[in-house]
Amino acid sequence: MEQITIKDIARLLNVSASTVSRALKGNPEISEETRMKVQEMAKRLNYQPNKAALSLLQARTKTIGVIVPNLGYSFFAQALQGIEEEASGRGYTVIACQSMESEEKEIRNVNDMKRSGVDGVLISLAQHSRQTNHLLDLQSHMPMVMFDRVSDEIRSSKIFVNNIAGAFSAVEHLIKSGCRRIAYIAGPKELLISSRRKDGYNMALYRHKRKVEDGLIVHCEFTAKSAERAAMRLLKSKDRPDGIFAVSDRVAIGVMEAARKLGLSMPDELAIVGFNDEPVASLIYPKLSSVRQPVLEMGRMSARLLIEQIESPGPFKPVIKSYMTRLIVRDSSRRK
Amino acid sequence: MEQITIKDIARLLNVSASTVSRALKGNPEISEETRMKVQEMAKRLNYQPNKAALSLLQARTKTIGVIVPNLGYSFFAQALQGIEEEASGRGYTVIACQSMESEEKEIRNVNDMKRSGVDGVLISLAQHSRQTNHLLDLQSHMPMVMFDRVSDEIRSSKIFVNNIAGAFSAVEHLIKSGCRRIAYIAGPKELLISSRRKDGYNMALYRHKRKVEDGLIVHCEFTAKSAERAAMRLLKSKDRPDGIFAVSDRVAIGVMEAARKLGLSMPDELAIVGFNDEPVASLIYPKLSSVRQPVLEMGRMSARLLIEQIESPGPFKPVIKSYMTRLIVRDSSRRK
DNA sequence: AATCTAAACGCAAACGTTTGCGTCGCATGA
DNA sequence: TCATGCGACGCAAACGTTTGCGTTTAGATT
Repeated sequence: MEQITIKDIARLLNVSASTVSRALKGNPEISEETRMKVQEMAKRLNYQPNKAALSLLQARTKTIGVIVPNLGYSFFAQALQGIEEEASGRGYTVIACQSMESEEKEIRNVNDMKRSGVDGVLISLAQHSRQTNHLLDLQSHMPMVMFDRVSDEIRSSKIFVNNIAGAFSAVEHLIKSGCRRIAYIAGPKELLISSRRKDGYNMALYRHKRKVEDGLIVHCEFTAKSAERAAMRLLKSKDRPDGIFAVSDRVAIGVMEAARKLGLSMPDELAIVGFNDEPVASLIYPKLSSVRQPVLEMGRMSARLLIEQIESPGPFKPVIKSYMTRLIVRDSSRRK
Repeated sequence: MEQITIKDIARLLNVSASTVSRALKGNPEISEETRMKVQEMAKRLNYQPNKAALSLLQARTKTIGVIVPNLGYSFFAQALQGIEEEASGRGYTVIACQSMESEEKEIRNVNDMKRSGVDGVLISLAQHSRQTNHLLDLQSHMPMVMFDRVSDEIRSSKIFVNNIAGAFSAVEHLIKSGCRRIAYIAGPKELLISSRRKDGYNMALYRHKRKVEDGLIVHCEFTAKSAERAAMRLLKSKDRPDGIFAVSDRVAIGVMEAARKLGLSMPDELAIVGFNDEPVASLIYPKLSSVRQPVLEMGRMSARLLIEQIESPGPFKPVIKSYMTRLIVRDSSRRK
């Protein structure tokens, strides 16, 4: 239960603690012979350096914090996996928490992070991100990197996909599949990804000389229930759309539910494309077409940027990195 | 960026560091007056004690580790939420990682935990848990508590639901809904929850004087694909079942896929009940009946037991706690 | 007035590690 | 022979906090 320290090794070998420390780090001031003996002994005793002592000395904990809306969205669970891989490869450990899409909890999370002594924080915003105070405050204390759900009003490194191109590919696919009226069900208005994807939606319509109608764009929360209500409004109108691009897979699932209740067949009477390509997309019926993001790689890159910012002293230049998406076509939009 | 220490407060108030420390803890040796001044100053400067120094002194980190198969299963994401709540309420922070259902990664995770200096570990096993060496090894170094996917061969505190009763209620419901032949699609053979739920399945059949057939029990992996193959075998047999109890919702979704491919209508030709009641259960079509667990509470209790074991010295007595389930009936098994 | 007591506080060590500087012995050079 | 250099190592301080023990002061007791 008690851990072995450098002093133990020193005592057993009749050398000083400093010699052991230097020998373990391969310091050239130590003779080959001593270094060997020390390293062998360290291995034999399975010596593990005490992290607390290191933290105390170097004033950093080699720990990063991650705040995501909900780990139950496998998008974020996968991102966390990528973050963890990269971080642990660089000797960092990761502490994660969920805001549960609540700004209030997000603020609590941020405070916890400040208190817990992490070296930096990776964050993806909860759906209603009006305030930015807690982020600015956090940033004044430690490096912060945003990913996926980023904010325009914060100056920091950011990682996300090319939302415009992703949305464009989805909507263009709907057009080419023969859809005449295509709606966009967006997430909360404040969220940047909502409007970016709207831009892509508009671009695709414009490129194919379709008329853009404001009524075909509706907002909702990131839940299937809220999406179902929004879709229901759209689908009950007399000029109902025959294609829907949804801001996320969860939202797309809500759309499907509405379509089912109205007895619309998919994809023939209503074609649907989602975003994220979560595993659930291929588990539901009909299987959902979706825009896939390279989420593992994005997680890795977020962690890399954060750690680099932590380890490079002085002023930093924010890095903005956007990834390409890939459209996965499945039954929900595949017309014969 | 630099943190304020006890020494800063001491200097500003012309007292010693020890006085500040004692004043902050409410030590009676300090006069009312000094205590007030110190506490005010601490608040004014937003003093936060240095965790590393505390860890170094007390030889513990106030951090617990959590290892789960996959945070994308919202069951585990929710459990983590409960764990976090309880832990942070007791002044602990949580570091989480995913084994991705791989025993190899689980072993790596365990080693990471040993190295990272957590005070204890909460673990839910990956699906193939043949080995127990890494668990025994971990246990010899620090307290460990298992939850949900536990092992019979390990002596530790354990948290899970009453799997037998949960399965019983699901199968009895299928019987009462008019199912004549009810199959059980289990998870991996080695997993305890697989066989516990089988016991409940058998009990329900026995109680209602149904004949138990070995052929009606099949095993598969925790993926929809694997479950689909298993279900396909069952449903293609000439004496196909008209009710299926699945060991998890993911598996149940695989069953649905097979049923759809064979053109079986649900719930009339095939009624299905899953386990866990993940959000996805009500997102799919038809909506899946499922056995719900009090997962938040289970997470909280796991953390509580672990922390109590960490903080109580000397030999410990393992606590085994099992929770009751609740059957949620939805379209996949509701016959008119 | 000398002694005692208790309240209120300071000193210093300790936790494990790193690192600048000092020291020792030995060989090299003149 | 004596200074010089250098390789190889030890000493001690520092990081922030807690805590046993010692010290100071003032008042009370004799």
